[in-house]
Amino acid sequence: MKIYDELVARGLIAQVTNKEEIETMINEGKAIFYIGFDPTADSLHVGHFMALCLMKRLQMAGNRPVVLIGGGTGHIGDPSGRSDMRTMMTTETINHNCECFRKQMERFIEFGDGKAIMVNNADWLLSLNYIDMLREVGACFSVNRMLTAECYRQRMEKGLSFLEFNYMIMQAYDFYYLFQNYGCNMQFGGDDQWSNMLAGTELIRRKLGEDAHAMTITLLLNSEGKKMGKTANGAVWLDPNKTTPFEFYQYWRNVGDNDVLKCIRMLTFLPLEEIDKMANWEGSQLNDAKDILAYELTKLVHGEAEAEAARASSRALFGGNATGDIPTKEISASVLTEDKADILTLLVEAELVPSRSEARRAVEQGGVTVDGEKVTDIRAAFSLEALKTGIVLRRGKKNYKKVILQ
RNA sequence: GGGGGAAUUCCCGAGCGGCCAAAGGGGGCAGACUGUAAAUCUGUUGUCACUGACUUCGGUGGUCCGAAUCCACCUUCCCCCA
Repeated sequence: MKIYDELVARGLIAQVTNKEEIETMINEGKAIFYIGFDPTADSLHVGHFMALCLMKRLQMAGNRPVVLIGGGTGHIGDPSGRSDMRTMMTTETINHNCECFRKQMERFIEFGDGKAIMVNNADWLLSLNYIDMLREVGACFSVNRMLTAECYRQRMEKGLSFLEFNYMIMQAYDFYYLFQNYGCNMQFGGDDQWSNMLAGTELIRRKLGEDAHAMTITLLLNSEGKKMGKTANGAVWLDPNKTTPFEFYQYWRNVGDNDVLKCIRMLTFLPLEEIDKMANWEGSQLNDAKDILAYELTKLVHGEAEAEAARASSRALFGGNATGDIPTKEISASVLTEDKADILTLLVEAELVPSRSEARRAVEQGGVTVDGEKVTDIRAAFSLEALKTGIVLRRGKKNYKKVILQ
């Protein structure tokens, strides 16, 4: 199966500027394509992961990826898909984030001679001269046209600053620059980037009279139409210090029934035939599919060893015997009073709850167990000896922590 | 530049000078039911030394026995006119 057909079969392609040309180009490995990443945080998250996977797939098919880090555009902030303005980041933060991105990406994509290239648009955007810029590219843009773009329309009610309004022009300029300096003939990006990407192909056509292409990746939405990869606490990060491999695994293990197959198709590298076999699974059998999804993704992001560990912990915990390799928290003797530690203190120390009030509620509502025994008395306390060997605290069904005295 | 309006807890949003830790909804958390899913139902959702106390309603000062509520100034945002 050719790469283009595979991308279609996996449901990854949302929109393309020219199907025939793009199809031949990437099938023959002739594309030099770029995807931009704005350094909005100090770690990549699941949304970026999809783009990285796509890069990898295309690289395997012989195409050349250009990773564009938005050290310049990060100073502006993309208004696409936002209902309010992003907080402006300092140059130091941006540089720090760029560095973090670079390190994480090196795990997924092969860089080097004849392989992927990494560039930072700070290198050309920051030195632009305002007047020159306006005359060179500003003249090519119609404000009337820009305002009709979907990414701006949703901001018409809440307000759109001139700063953000320029984001599209900067992104278009990036494409124009890469086209000329790296022979980059295609841009990929999330579907919310469509108008920004078209602005780029349009600019290249106007300035150089040549064709460049754009293709967007389907946004990963769950069956309720919400972006996946978000939890109540924020994004699901690829950095193990921000989202542990176990949490990462659990996120995918818990996706909705209706989303499992889609996720496996879009995010994993499992052969399509194998995935098609799962297509008619239903009911509790889907749990197996979720297990596969969680394992495969954890392996891709954190490596096989971490994936095995996360799977083992998960199975041990939800299989009933909470003896496996679970997150452990060491506590110091200073939290003890009279050689005992009460349950509320332990819950807070174990970071299973953010405050003593929450700990109290959790206990009162019957949501806390210690070593498998339900605790309902908020004054329950545990002895020094028990704590030295370690006890397993559980809040709710899915939050475990082993607490052990140093 | 002129005129008008707004700022409330994680979010949206109600809130007569005392009965306001502040309605309602969303989200979160916990329980029941389950398949570590969804849907549903129940409870809960500022903090703490928890039948009590303390800190919250953009900021600072003021009026008052008493202020989320009234006054002054400041900050930010929105709308209309230019």
